Amino acid sequence: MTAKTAPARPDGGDLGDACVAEALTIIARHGLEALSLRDVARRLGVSHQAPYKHFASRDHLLAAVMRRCFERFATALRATPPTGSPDADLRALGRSYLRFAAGHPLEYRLMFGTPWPQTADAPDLRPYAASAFDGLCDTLRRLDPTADDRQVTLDALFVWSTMHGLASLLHSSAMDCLDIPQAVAEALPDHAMGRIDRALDGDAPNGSVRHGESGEASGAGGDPSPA
Amino acid sequence: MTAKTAPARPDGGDLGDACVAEALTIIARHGLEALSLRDVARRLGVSHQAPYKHFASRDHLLAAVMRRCFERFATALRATPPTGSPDADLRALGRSYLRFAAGHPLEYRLMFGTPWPQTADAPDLRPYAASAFDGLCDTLRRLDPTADDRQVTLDALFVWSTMHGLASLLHSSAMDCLDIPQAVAEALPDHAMGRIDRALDGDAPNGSVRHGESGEASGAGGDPSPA
DNA sequence: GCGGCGTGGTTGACGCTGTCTACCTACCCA
DNA sequence: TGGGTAGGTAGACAGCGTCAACCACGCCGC
Repeated sequence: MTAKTAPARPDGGDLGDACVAEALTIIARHGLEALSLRDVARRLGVSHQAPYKHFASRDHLLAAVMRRCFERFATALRATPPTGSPDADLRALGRSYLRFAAGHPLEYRLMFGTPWPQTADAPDLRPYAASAFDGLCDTLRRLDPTADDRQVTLDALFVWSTMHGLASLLHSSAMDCLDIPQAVAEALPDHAMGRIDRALDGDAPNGSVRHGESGEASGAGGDPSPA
Repeated sequence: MTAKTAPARPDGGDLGDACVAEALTIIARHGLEALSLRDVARRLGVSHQAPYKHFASRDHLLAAVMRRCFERFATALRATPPTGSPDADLRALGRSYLRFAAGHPLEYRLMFGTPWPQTADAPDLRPYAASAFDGLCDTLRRLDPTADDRQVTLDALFVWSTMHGLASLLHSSAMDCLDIPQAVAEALPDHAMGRIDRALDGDAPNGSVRHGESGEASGAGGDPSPA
């Protein structure tokens, strides 16, 4: 009965897990700045030092929270299975991405907007980030099977940049003071995805030959996938 | 002798200004989290309460720091005067934007990555944000004089999103754990700006009719093609 | 049976923080 | 001459993360 991992709290749960859940709730509701270990302990009805039996420091708790955020994020991105059309898939991926960011703005900021604590050791979090990125690369590869790895990586980063920019700008303070009409803000995601579509369209538009941007680097295979 | 505004500190400066400068130094070097009013006071050799004569709270100091950051940012963006070619101007603007973000990552994060304190009252900061955004809109208008306001705004937000995404992703922790070859990362800004160029290219590429992105908004012109 | 020990909890302390309050001092102006 | 105010000081308070010591229980080898 999970003797080792569930060390018999009166409420039947593991205090470590409870801390992560409580911290996630606080962050999602009031932001990272409002997170305090003592508050977590207080809410869980334990002493202010109890969480330290499960997390060496505040940052270690934060790392665990981030892991859970990434899990949820990965799940959200995987929610839309690939169809036949890579074009439609790319749009669906973008929509899932933005929907998550809009629905969980503070968690999104935690994952991509704040510097990770030292203790959020990358090897632990990498699979999540890599899996999401690989999914994007795969879609792009289906969109243009002739593209090489470097090209795909660059385009994936371009698409990701735009999505990330949308996700963070749309909820940023800087945006608020710009008086963008709400109708325009709401139309922005679709507009941007349309622009991305056009930017990625393999065939150079007639009359304007693309100066092969990045034609210089011949060798560097930019495959980010982890084995 | 500026009797009113420079209230005669022994070192000849205004403690308020000195606080802002010192806070900016701390933030630029160690990040927002490392900023403490007491530390600022200590470094300036005054009591821990002296800054409170000039800033009602830590957030008020932060607001003043942000104002200075925005001034510098606006200056950096204005550094490249418009040439004859809107295409070249757009690239120059993008390069200035990314250069500032790369050179001042923590200040950039302060402006666009963290929620503004309540006290950073938008009316104060708006001119800076608005001026930068208007500059982008003007360039886009020159790029396609036939576009209407809505179209220009949407495209400006699209371009800004991509720039902001690049600026923040390139220095994010998530990026670090993705093992992108450095050569690819360095090529990314130019690649992305090339993609933006293509996305904004007025003429729809032959053979692939754009499905009017944002077709739901019937009245407003979601069609990027010239009238 | 029993001592040692690791696990998970407790309390207390330390120094740090932002902020409130009170006090002091110089200067300006009536 | 005297009051008001701007600007700087010191002391206190609660909250924070963290270190240290202590305690209770369950498991293991003897």
